[in-house]
Amino acid sequence: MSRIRTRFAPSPTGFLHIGSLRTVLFAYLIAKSNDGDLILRIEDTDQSRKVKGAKKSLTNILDWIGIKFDEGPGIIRGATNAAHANGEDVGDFGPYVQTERLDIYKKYADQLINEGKAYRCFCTPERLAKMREDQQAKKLPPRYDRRCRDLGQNEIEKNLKNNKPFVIRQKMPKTAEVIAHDELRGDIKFESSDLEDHVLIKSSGIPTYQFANVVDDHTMEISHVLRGEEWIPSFPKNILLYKAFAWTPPKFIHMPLTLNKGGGKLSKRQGDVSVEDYKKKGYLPEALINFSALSGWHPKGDNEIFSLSELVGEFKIKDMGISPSVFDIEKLDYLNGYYIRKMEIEKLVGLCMPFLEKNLSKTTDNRPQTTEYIKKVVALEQERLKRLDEIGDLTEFFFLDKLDYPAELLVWKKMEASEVKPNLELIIKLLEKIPDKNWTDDSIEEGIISYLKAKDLKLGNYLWPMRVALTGRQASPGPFEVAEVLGKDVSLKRLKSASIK
RNA sequence: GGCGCCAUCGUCUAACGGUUAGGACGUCAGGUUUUCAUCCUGGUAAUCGGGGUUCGAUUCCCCGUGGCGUCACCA
Repeated sequence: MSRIRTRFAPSPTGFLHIGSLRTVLFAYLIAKSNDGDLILRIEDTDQSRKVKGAKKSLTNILDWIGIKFDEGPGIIRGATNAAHANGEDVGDFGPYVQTERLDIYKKYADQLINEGKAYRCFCTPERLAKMREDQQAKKLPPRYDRRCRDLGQNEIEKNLKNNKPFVIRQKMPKTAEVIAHDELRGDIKFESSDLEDHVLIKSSGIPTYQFANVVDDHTMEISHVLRGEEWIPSFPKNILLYKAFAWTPPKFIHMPLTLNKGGGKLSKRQGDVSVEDYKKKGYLPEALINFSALSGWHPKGDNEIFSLSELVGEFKIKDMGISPSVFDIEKLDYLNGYYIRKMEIEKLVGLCMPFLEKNLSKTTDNRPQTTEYIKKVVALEQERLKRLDEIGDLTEFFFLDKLDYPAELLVWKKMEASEVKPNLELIIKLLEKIPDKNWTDDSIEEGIISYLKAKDLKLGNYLWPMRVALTGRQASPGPFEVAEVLGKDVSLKRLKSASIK
């Protein structure tokens, strides 16, 4: 069996679409589960969509995700991906940027012209536009009328001499059944009469996606082409091109689309579609990868938690699905929370720091600025975090000089408002008895609970007001652990100011 | 509209043609000596419709319906 080589071929639009993430992931998994290679190729044939710095931001985000390429362009200077760190192409099949391969496309296009399988078309865009309009008015499918398909040699020479701009179009068979084979979906049949003599090379000399893609995949010896199902309509054109060149096509896998909640295509305007957006919100690469894998692939057993390397071991093409799936943000949140809970506290603190900045400016006290304090704070909220960006609001009360909350919040369930004051005073008394050096979660709990139990008092009547006085919140970590982190002085201060109200 | 892809709980999905149609997320209920969260237990909920083929269809075939994609010198 020849070597498995897959590729990821994005256009440099400046961000990585969440749907594309799944495509790279699967390309990576197919390659790596077969000891093969993953190639990065930049498809920048659309000049109008080109975004400056796009290639770099693309590689950066892929690095962050943890997907490494075996081959690709060297524009990635500065990226942490070691293979590209020196800024040179990696691999023997370069260049890996399409606009740097123009002479290659020209050579192959000329070959098709010489063999009578493609032709120059001198029709102006205006004529084409008008033709389409007329066809649509007559309710006919808009299709190039092949006016230049059989131009005489003389006329061609004349046009060329006059420097008339032209595109190169492929000659489609007039009538033939085209069978395109998808690894997951089986044979898909098309009628060549439904196909247009599509453009291979634009008048600018730049190839279309359809042409560049086929030439590149073949010359780069790609074994498996992974792409979205939106490409199925042009699948027969690709196959016909491989036929025209007498090349063996690679294996094709069309991935099902990812839809939004409403069932439509995931698009930029209706929310977050770029991986960068998810990163900003505090989603972890582990969660994004696990989630993406689960959409379109299913493991053998019941376990659904997989790291990237576990996926490599587990992945099989035949376990991929073909029906479109709705992007379920709640499951992503669950997975993200899961990975946050499993994370080492030191690492979590590091990731949370950017989201904590605004809290640090809310205190005049220096103590809460220490890494030791921040670590304790984050640890208390770890099990509550679904996204990193929630850490700011969740922990705000740890940094405030003065809490601001409605006094009624101190009253628990059906306890009388008048009980709050004496109950808090009792708590204060108990806390004051605890020596500074014993100010820990456990001994605070011991000191309070044992007393309350001995007197047969209702825990909630004391612990709720205590917790609210310390946090000012309806929901928070427990009162003892909060008290420990806050420290004796701050805790007592908060309890006293609450009891005064 | 032409062409094409797809169709199992609300969502992601599993099920050699034979299962009480399984799991996960969500949701609901209970428990985990105070809230929230975590964790545990339990419940809820699905094979689009109609024809075939078969002793037997979620599964195979056809038709319908629905959803989606695509019809450029964009990818």
